Amino acid sequence: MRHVALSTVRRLSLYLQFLEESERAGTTTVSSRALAERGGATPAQVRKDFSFFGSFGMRGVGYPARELAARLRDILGLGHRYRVVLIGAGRIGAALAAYPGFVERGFDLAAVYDVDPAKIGKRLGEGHVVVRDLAQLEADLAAEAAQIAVIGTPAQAAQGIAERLVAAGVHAILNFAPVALTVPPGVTVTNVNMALELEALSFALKHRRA
Amino acid sequence: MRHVALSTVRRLSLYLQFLEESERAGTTTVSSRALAERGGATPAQVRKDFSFFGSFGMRGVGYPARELAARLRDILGLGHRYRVVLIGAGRIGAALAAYPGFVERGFDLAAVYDVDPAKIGKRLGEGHVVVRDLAQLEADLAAEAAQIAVIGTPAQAAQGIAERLVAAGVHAILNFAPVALTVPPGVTVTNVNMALELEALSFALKHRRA
DNA sequence: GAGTGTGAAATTGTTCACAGCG
DNA sequence: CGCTGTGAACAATTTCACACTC
Repeated sequence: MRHVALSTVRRLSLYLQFLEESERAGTTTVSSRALAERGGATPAQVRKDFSFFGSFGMRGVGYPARELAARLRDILGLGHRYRVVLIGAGRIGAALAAYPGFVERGFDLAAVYDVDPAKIGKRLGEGHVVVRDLAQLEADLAAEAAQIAVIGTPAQAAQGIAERLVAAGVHAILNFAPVALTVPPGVTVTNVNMALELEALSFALKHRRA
Repeated sequence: MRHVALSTVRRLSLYLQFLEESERAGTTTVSSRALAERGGATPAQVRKDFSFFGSFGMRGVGYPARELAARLRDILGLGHRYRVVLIGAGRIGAALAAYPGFVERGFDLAAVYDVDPAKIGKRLGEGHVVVRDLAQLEADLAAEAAQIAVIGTPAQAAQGIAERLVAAGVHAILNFAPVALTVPPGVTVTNVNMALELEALSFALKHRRA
C-alpha cells in the first residue's frame, strides 16, 4: 500500500456511511457512480480511491455492498472500540459527550478532565461521566491507556495539553482549539474549527460570482 | 484577484485568529515566520497566501499586525454581521446556539426551525431563541432574508432542506449532516462531520509508522 | 454491454530561490 | 542586512481514456 492522501481517507469514510445506509435499505450491489454521487466525487475518483487498497469490484456489475463495507471498516481501523479521553468540560465537551454517533461508531468516552474546581466531580452534561481533575491525567493514562484524545480547551492551553498527552502515549488528537498544534512525527492531529468554517462561508459569499 | 484555493482561505482565517491575539498582546509587527508557526504553514506559504490579494508587508520588517488583521477581515468578508438560520433544534443546534464565538465573530442566530411539535415554541438550550415550525421557513425568509443556513438535521432530511433553503435565496450552508449535498453553482456548502474526523484518526492510528 | 482497474495526462497546490525594497 | 513578493520548479491530486473482465 503506497501513500494515501488524507482526502482519499475522508472520502472512504463517506462511502462507508453511504454503504451502511444502502445495506439497511437492502441494496446488495453499488456502482462507483452511486458512491460518487453520495461522496461528492466522480466515479473515476471512487475507483481510484479503492485501487490504493486492492480491487474489490466486479467488472460490469459494481461492488458488493456488504463486502465493500466490511473492507472499508477494516481499512479505516474500525474493527474494535477506542478509548477516548476529553480535556475540557465546556460546551464542546458536553456536545460531544451527548453525541450518539460517537459511541455508535466505536468511540467510548472513558474520562473527562478540567481544571475548574466548580466542574470537577460533577457529571458532564446529561451523561454519566464524572469530570476529573486534570492533574490526574498522567496517572490515569498510565493505569489505562487511551488511543484518542479530544482537546476542547481554550486556545492558550491547547499546546501544553497536547504535549502532556503525547508524553502520556496518545497518538491521535481531535483538536477543537483554534491553534495549529505542534506534535512529533507519528502523532496525528485533526482540527475542527467552527469559526474557520463560518469565515470560509463568509469569504465565499463575499466573492461569489453567478 | 485570480482564483484562490480553499486551503488558502482556511489559512487566512487562522492567521487572523493569531493576529487578533497578537494585537491584544500589544504586538505591532509580525513576520511570515511567526504567522506560519501558528497557521501550520511555511513562511513562503504565508507570503504566497497574501500575494493573491496584494502586498501589505514591509520588506525587511514584516507585517503591521493591526493593518493586516483589518485587511484579512475585509478579504474574508467579516465587515458586517450575518443573519444565520438553523434547521434542526437537536444537539448540534443547541451547542451551536450556545457557542459564544459564533456571535462574537459577527454571526447572529436569527431563527431556529424544527418539525417536532414537542420542540416548537420552546427556547433552544439556554438561549433566548424560540424554535419555530419548519413550515414557516419560506415565509420567514421572504420577510427577512438570511445569508447563511446551518443544517443540523438527520441525514435523510438534509438534501430536501438544502433545496428549500436554496429556493428561498440562501447561498451559504454549513452542513452537519453526513451527506454530500447537491446544490446549484453559486451556492457554497461547508461540511462538518464528526464521525468522519474520528474515522480519519482511526485510519492514522491503524497505519501509523514510527 | 456495462462498469471496474489503472497507467498517463492534466490540473491544482506547495515549495524553492532569488530579486527587490525598506 | 532582513524579510517580503513572486515567477519558476516541483509535488501531489484529480481527471481521462481505455484495456480488461464478468
